[in-house]
Amino acid sequence: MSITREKIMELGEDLILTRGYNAFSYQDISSELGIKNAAIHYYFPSKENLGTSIVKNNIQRFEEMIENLHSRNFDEWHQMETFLRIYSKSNREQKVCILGSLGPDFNTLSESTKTELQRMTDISINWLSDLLSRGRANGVFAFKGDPRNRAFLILSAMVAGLQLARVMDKTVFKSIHMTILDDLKP
Amino acid sequence: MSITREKIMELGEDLILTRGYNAFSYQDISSELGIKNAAIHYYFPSKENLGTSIVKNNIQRFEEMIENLHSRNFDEWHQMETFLRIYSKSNREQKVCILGSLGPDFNTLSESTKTELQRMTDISINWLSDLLSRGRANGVFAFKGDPRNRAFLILSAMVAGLQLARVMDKTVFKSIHMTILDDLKP
DNA sequence: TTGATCATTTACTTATTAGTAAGTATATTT
DNA sequence: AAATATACTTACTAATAAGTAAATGATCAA
Repeated sequence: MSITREKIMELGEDLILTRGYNAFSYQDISSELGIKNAAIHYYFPSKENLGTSIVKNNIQRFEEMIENLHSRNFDEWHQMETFLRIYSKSNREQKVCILGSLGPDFNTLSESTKTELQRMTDISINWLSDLLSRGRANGVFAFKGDPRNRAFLILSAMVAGLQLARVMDKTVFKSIHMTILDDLKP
Repeated sequence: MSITREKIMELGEDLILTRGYNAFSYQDISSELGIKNAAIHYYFPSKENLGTSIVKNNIQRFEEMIENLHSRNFDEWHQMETFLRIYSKSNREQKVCILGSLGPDFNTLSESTKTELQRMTDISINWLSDLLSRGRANGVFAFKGDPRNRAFLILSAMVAGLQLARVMDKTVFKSIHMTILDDLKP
């Protein structure tokens, strides 16, 4: 793996999460990394290519995390806290999440980026639904209704919590985080 | 009031809600309306000017709605449903809301647009908090914790519900909508 | 009727964008 | 040692962006 390639992806993701997909350019990356524009095109022929790679990378990281959680067999409450911690970290860094950044720009994305973003969302919702289902069966969580509907609500709260925190202030996210966990307490 | 000015604002808002602030240009508006680029600059000297005007217009419409609800003194449950209906309408039109569109782009907005978006959010949260507070006092709503924290959660659910619906499908929003109301039932 | 104000077009500028083709230096392989 | 692949740079293109100055036509008031 090329270190330059990795730096491009890292900075590209950072720009997506802080300024948005349509507000960053290859220039932003090349000037920051002290390389030329064409060097980025060498690794990522087009911007949609870079976008898709970044989303794929997010999926991989998420899958590694759930794999890790599974192998250590933590209880459901701990797993939920670990999941929410991803968003807490983003909040500390004043970032939104990849879904919250690319979701509003969805209609401007390439087909491949759209597809990967949908995959990322599906995977998150499916994992969360399963966790909620198991957790309620084990008496760790208490909530009304279908686990999948609850997963939609929790994911939405995290996604927009980060956005709201950016517009208002960071404590807004903390309040949402706390409320979500309180609501799940038996 | 100029009809052209109104059409520009309407289409500008539409573009923000479907494609995002940084993905639309004056060209998009002028070609659609059959006018020249410079005609838009006549009414809105800069794009940030147009953006700010659109957010101000959203605030005005929201304030008219709550004024209307107040004068007709509906009960809290009805008022909550009316509030959520704004988002249901956006969902039918495959749009996100103004906060959900401009929130992720916040760092790229002008100071005046940022300020108006913050005002819009404050007004929404304050109104929702009051509604929740009164509703619980009257036995119309039941929920744990501080009404303001609940307001953050509900607003977040709506904002990201629209985004999630765009990425996955429209029914996701409906599910979130239903869950929010179910959770508020005494 | 003249003059002014309003609404718009014409014609442009400057900056930035994604993207490309061809060249170069450095390793690596044969 | 020669050929090849890798990792870039140089130098460009074509398109699009926001924005502006000056001209034009229409409406309206004095």
